[in-house]
Order: sequence, then structure tokens, then C-alpha cells
Amino acid sequence: MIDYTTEATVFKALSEPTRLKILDMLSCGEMCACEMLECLSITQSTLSHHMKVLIECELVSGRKDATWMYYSICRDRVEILHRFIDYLANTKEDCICGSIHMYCRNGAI
Amino acid sequence: MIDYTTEATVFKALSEPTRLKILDMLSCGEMCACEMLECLSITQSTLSHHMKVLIECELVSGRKDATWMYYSICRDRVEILHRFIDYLANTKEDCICGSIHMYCRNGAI
DNA sequence: AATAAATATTGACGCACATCGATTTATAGT
DNA sequence: ACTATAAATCGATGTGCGTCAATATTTATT
Repeated sequence: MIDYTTEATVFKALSEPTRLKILDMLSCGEMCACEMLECLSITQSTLSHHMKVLIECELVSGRKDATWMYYSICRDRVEILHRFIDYLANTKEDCICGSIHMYCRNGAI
Repeated sequence: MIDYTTEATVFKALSEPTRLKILDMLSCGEMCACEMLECLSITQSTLSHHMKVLIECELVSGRKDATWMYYSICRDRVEILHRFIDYLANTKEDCICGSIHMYCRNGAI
């Protein structure tokens, strides 16, 4: 049985234009929050909130150095997402479609 | 300049467990709405709403046959999403990071 | 025409979330 | 110790969305 909820949380984290831009900023390597803030039209508290969302779904990791926070992309999690999309959208042996009625009986989501 | 908003809309469509299950159901081919409804713990109007969301972001297409609606996954759009994730999360030549200050001046998102 | 089945639309409700300003916490430099 | 900077947390607010019940629309059948 697939855990749609966990992946949905990751997709939700990606459903914000600002957070997509944040990830784009981090794509070449880690970056300090204060530097990122200069290129975003949001307040510091909002940025902090966005980083929390990205960290909680494990798309990003944080590293503290003195008063600075450096963020970087977790490529492993991105890869998992990649494989999930592949699994979801393509034909497979153990598809819901095949055992769709049995699947219903389980009362899953 | 990248259009984060469009992709964010696609991710938002994917940020619902029920819609992920719907896509999973469609992964082996088109399916009728009434058949899908039997395997989902939601009302008919809610399913109709979800299908509208999936169609509007072009992840799914609909085909009407008499009173039945048959839905299927748009693999082209999934492929676009795939490439976007690759672009977003990996190092690239024309990265924001490199021209980050110039990028700011543009006043983009 | 009348009925039935499948789907779409409408209106309402409650909850989640993006955002902000203000405050708090943590750390470095003087 | 005091000040300044970076970041996190808190409380409030407005908007968006998932969901439902009820109704409307479309199409086939009798």
C-alpha cells in the first residue's frame, strides 16, 4: 500500500512559487538565509517559515554557523520524489486498476 | 526567466492524497468517473471537483462518451514536471545563484 | 414525453496556510 | 556588560481549498 499522504506533503511544499524560487537559489549549493532574503520580496519571518516547511518534508537541510543559517537541497529526497512520480504515472504490474475492487475493501484513503 | 507559478499550480494539484490516488488509478489507462467513485470515500461532487483541478493543470484529460466521462493521464505534462524538477534541483550554467544580484533588480517573484 | 443514470455546478462551512509585525533567542564584536 | 546582527517564534488576519448537500444539466432508454 502506498503512502500518498507523505508524498502529498512534499508536493504541497513545492506548491508555492516562492519556495520554488528558494530551491532554485539553492540548486548550485548551500546559501545563507540573509543572502536569500535580499532576493525575495518577503519578510524575514516569512522566509523562516518557508525554510521550516522545506526542512520538515526533508527537501532541504540546514546547517548553523555562528549566527548564520546555511541551507542546501537534499538531493536524495528529490530523487525519491522523482521515482514516486514515475511509479504513480506509469503502468505497473501491481496496479490499483487491476485489483481495484479488492483495494476498495481495504477502505484505504 | 522561469515561470514558477505554473509549476506551482501543478504541484498544488498533486498535494492532495485523494488526487494522488486518482492518478494512481489512471496509471494503467483511462477510467470512468463512476467506476473511480466506487473506490473513493468522497461524494460525486467532490470527485468532479478533483477532476477539474487535475484537468486545469493539464495532468489529466477527459473524454465524454454518452453520459460517461473517461479520464486519462497526460504523460506529456508529467514529463514536463519531471524535467522541471531536474532543472530546479540540479546545478546549471545559468543559475540564479550566479547572477543573483542582477536577478534581484528584475523584481521577479 | 417521462424517467433514470452520470456528471457538473452552486452555495456553504470549516480548516489550513501565506503573510506580516512584534517579540524573543542566539551569537559576535567592542 | 552592551550593542548589533541573524534567525526563530508568536499572534493575528485574510485567503484558498476540500468537502458536502442540493440542484441543474446532459444523455440514453422506454
